[in-house]
Amino acid sequence: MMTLADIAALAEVSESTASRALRDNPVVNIETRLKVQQIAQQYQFNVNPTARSLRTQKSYTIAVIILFDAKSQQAISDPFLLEILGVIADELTHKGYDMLLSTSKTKDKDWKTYYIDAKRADGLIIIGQGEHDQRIEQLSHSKVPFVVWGASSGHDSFTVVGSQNRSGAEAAVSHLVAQGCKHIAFLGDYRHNEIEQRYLGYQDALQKAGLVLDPAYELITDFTAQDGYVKTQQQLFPLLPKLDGIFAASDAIALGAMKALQEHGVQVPQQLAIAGFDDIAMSAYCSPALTTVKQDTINGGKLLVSKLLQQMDGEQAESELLPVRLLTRQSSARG
Amino acid sequence: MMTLADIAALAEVSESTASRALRDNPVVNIETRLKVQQIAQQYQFNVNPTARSLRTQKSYTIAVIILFDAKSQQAISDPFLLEILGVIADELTHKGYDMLLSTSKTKDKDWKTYYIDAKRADGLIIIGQGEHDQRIEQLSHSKVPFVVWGASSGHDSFTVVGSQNRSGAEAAVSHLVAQGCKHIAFLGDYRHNEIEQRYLGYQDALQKAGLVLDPAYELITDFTAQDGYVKTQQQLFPLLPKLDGIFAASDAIALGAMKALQEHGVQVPQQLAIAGFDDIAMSAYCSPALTTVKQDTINGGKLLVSKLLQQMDGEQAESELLPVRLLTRQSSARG
DNA sequence: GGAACTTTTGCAATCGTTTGCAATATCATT
DNA sequence: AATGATATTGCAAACGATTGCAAAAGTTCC
Repeated sequence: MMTLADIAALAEVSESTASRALRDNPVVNIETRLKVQQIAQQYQFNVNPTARSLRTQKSYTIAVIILFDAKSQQAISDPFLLEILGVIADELTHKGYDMLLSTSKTKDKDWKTYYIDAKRADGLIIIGQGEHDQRIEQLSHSKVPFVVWGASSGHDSFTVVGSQNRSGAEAAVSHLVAQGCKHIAFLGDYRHNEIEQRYLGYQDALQKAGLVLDPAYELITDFTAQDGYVKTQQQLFPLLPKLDGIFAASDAIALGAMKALQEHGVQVPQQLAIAGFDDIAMSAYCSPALTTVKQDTINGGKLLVSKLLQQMDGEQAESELLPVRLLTRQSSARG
Repeated sequence: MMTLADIAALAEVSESTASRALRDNPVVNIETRLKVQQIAQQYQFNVNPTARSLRTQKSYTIAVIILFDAKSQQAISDPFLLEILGVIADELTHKGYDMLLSTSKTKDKDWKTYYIDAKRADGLIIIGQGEHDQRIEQLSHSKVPFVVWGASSGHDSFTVVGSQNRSGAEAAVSHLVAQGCKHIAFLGDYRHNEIEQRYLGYQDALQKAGLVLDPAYELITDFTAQDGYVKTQQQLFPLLPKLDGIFAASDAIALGAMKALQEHGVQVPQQLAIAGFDDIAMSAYCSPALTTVKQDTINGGKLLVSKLLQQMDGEQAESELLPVRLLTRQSSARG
């Protein structure tokens, strides 16, 4: 392995000059600069990032922390997460940063100590805000650069990027109403930040339509198809005579519910219309295809990265919620 | 931030002794050791990993590289990948390693140079072998510690961990045969290592059953539900009078195919039975539920990590293929 | 030709550890 | 009390870069 000293020797300059030349520091003579760069190229030399980190106190690495749902421990299995993770990875690579991935179980290292103080990372991206996490709140009191994917409270003490969950949900439910649904159930766990917003959007739509909000129609449901299936059987079947619509907080839940209904002989969408949220890959390929709300993962990932880098440059970064898109498919097509 | 020097001063020993004490080196007096450790604890001191890396030339980091399918660029969206990624993350954390994640587009940095030579990582885990990748072959000629998830050729020049794709596929197809299917199509792209094995298993089963192998029944299909849908419409519909079974190389493909068939009025499983591969989350919750083959992601992830660490300890690590499990559900339940 | 700048360069310190080797302390033996 | 082991410690040199500051070289101007 070559070191900077070797390159310097070959170029017949000091290490300092070689170092500056490689960083294209204009203080060194242009010819010298080119010569050093040429030699570095020729010998395929790259500066040792560890040594560089030690000296500059920067790691050129970002830690991405995926929060697990406390009990169910799923989360990384959520296809939506994967998409955005891929985008983030690309963006970071593109900006010259490495990405350290951590799937955080509940009890866990102290992020600031482990990543920032130890110089393992220069900033943090946290995904899956879940139930209000006091670790995030705590981070915001330090000067650690970090961004969170999730729901914005409107006056967060930190930078949040997420989807317009509330208006997206409202659009979906209004669509169900427009299809003639009058008794629409909500499936999801509103103790989860983002789901809470979807729940509020659900209420918004019902209110605008002048429909009653019946607590019996609100089922706390985990993120899984399995729970959508079970809760539907247990708590929705009795309501079936009147029930004519379901808005599920995620596609997985919606598909689980749909399965239960179909087994029970309910016609979807004729007898009951369904809409979900996320547009997972399968949504278009189940029968009937699922009406859903699609999040903008691409811009989401890009924004997370750019806002984080902004913070690392000492600037302020505002929270931002991205528009979503309602995809109407057969599961809600009545009449 | 405290440094080792501070701790040493507090404990009234030299830095060398403090360093050894923290690493529990028996050469230092037990009392001194405890004293230093106690002080370090008290002040929440952690050694700076960058400095340590620089000195020891080890990073305590493993790079996980996810290979993208050249054209379709999906891969990280594959739910199966996410599962195993989660397991790997946990295992590495547990062993005290950090995980650098890279989603590799085709043209890309040279892994050895970027990760190993630059000391960004001590070893590599490569997922998604895909079409035969000469970069992997090339790696095996260096002394870089690495493991690959995928298909074993039986005499690889590197360590592979994967599923028993061939026998798994054979089991699935034999099951279809046992259900009375006589004309079974294969959907998948056998230019992909693992799929090739599934394809061979498909052939094994047909041969054992004394059925003919008809090339017209073999459809090169991408990994997506979409392509399963399209290829089925285009190329399977004409064969429908005789066709009575489909083995898809992935659940996504199977679900796409099933959708096309249902729209076309084909009864599944009565008229045509379907089996897939992977057991993605949706497979149990579509209608009819999909018969499939489940891979052992947990042991897969654990093995990848342990075999990699073995190599890093200078030992040899054999390739290993894990047993899979056939899950029979309604999509193949005939009579 | 020398003063006063402006460019370019290199010296040497620094980032925070680890570790080979030598030095010192401790202890048993004769 | 001197000798030889053995158990503990610390010195100082790495590891491979970056950077403040001063020195050297090159210009300009009178």
